[in-house]
Amino acid sequence: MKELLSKLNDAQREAVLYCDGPLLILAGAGSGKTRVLTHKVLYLIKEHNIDPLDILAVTFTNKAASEMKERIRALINVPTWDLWVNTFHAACMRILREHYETLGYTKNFVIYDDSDAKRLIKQCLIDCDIDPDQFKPKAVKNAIGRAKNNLISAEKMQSNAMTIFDKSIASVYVLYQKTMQQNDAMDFGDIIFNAVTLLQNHPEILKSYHEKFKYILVDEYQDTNHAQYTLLKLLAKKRKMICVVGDDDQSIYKFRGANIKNILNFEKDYKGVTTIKLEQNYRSTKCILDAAYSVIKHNRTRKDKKLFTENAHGEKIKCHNTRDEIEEARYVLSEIKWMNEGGKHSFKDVAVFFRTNAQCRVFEEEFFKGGIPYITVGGIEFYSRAEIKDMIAYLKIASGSNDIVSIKRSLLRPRRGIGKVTLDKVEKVMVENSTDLFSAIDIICDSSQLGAGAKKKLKEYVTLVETLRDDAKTLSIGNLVTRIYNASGYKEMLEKDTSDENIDRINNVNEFIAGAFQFEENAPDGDVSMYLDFIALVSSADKLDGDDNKVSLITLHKAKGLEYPIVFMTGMEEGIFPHANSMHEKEELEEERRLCYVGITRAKEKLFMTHASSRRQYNMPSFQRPSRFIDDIPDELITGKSKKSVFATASVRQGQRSFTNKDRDKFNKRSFHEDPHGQKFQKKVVNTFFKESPSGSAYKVGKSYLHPVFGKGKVTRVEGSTGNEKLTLFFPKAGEKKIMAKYVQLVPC
DNA sequence: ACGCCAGGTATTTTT
DNA sequence: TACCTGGCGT
Repeated sequence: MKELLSKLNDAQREAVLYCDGPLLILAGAGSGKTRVLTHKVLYLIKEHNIDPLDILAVTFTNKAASEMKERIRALINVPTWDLWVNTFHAACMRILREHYETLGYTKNFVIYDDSDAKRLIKQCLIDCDIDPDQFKPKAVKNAIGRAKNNLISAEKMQSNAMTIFDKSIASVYVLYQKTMQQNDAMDFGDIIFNAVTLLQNHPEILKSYHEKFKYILVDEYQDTNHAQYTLLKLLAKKRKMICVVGDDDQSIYKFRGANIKNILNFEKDYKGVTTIKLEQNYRSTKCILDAAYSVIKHNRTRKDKKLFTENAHGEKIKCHNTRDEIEEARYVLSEIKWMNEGGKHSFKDVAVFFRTNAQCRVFEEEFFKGGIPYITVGGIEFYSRAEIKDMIAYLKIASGSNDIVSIKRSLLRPRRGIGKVTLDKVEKVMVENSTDLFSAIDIICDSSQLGAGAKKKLKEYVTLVETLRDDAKTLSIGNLVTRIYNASGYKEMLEKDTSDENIDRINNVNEFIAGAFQFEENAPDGDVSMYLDFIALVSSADKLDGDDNKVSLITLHKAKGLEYPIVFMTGMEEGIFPHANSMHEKEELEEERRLCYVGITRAKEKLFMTHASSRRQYNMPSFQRPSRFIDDIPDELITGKSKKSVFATASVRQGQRSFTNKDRDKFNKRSFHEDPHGQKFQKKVVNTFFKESPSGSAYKVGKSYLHPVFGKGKVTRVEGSTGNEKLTLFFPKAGEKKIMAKYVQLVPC
């Protein structure tokens, strides 16, 4: 322990050692905050004899949580699965799983993701006689989410509503909650809301957690919303053993309800707070740090502070203007290639940041063509693919849930001769008898409302569910998913048609199955509910795999907490960054500026900023001006700042695209989706593939290749476009096989 | 019952 | 450029 402490600077050490009351650590970017947190955990365990399981540590992202767990495990060997080191949502889920019955839920309650929630809200809008075209489901969902973040219940909202608008929203909110409760379901907002409600209304339960949690640590405190703030206040009320870490300059989640006042007022909220500032930056060059300060200093609502570093001044920031977004991507690509070929940096050292997910596309296209391996973080998520959502729906039902969204999904796919008409009838019976769907099926099958054919089909479905529920009691999770895939007819459905899209789907399901088996391994005592929670709460943006040598393409929001030697901040244009929707209100602009600060401070050695003069937006070219954030950086810290932007001549380059976006999509779906444990699926996708495109197919009839499973084989047929080849090979050992070249690493021999 | 196609529309950031 | 929806044809 002593040696460990000696490696910290004075402020860091003080932060680790102080354990006598509430502690606020103001930790600037790159000041070794995670290090302090993990050492503090270790210190509590070693020197204060606290059981590791009695420490609650909450973070915002799974990435941060798993990193912390990993670091704790490196210091002391404890099984990380049981540790209360979690995101807010996961920690609350754990509490709720221990007390579901108190809230009127059953042990089978499920989590709705955003799209489930949106779908249900749309239904509620219709049921409330509100036109979903006037009140957009998404907007209503946001309003409800906001209410939950502020701990406003549906009833409270209804009684507070003054305007017709508010009343409409409130009535939808009431119906939505009622339906959610009926379906035994919670959305993201409910998880926190219900945990707080539970602790507020049940002092004896709160007391049990007071006794349990000897110390509470909170990361990214500046991003807490009111509900999370209240949760912490409740849990810390008795012992006041709470340590929060944050940086007001890095608060970027106001849109999600984060309240920067939580950190600014921490000293008022808790008596006798000790505040420690970590101001030495160990990450970035002096130049980068100064540039970050030159941007952030324009904000009015912040505690003034300036980080310092002992690092070298480093190279100036390189600013570059291009004609359009395609040139921008090509510029980034050429810089990366140049650095890589010089042997100075590997691909994984590099990150490309952008403000919106939509900007990612062009980079993917150009990187794909240019043969630079990349990973995208975010964008279309693995778990939101239809086939995966279908499998999850089956899994929810098998686990015992009567969630109607899942039942409908599984009832309709694969096609089993039951359609909208039959389903409507069943649902009507369900409402009339106020019962669940399975009982409704029983009732309707005893009546004369349906033809014999439809009845038979429904009964078959019920039998399927019963079988799967029995299986769920005996099979392991991986085996259960496999059983579902086979027994539901889903596999048959997918294998019937061999279109490229379907091959993708088959692959995705196989990845999902592999993930389930892996979960089994990681969490030996986990059950199906835990696995479902895990899927719902662990977004794919977990962990960037360090040993994958790929460039990261990532939004600025997701980049928070990460660091890279080389960073490209792209789309530095007015309207993009700062975003057009956030340019006019002062508060929102300040948040954009903080986002910029976050972006700059991710860079360790070298920072690039690019902006295009013209950019296609909504399929229309629009002329762009460089971002005001570039102007904030003084000339001595940046080169290439253009006085005038280079406007594009309207030459069109569409014809040059050698592959369509559809190809790109397919490629991506297959290649770069992570499994639930942070590793990338499909490691098989190899660089040899990149090198071949786009100049003609590498696969020729008559050539021999080594297949990882089938051994040596000879190509008898090549179909499909370059990079998308469908090969027919003859293997002496395995016979003739059709193979999508990109799935498998084929070694010429 | 169910698949397909055309046409309209939406695009910030996420647990 | 995407997705979604609603209408139509099988």
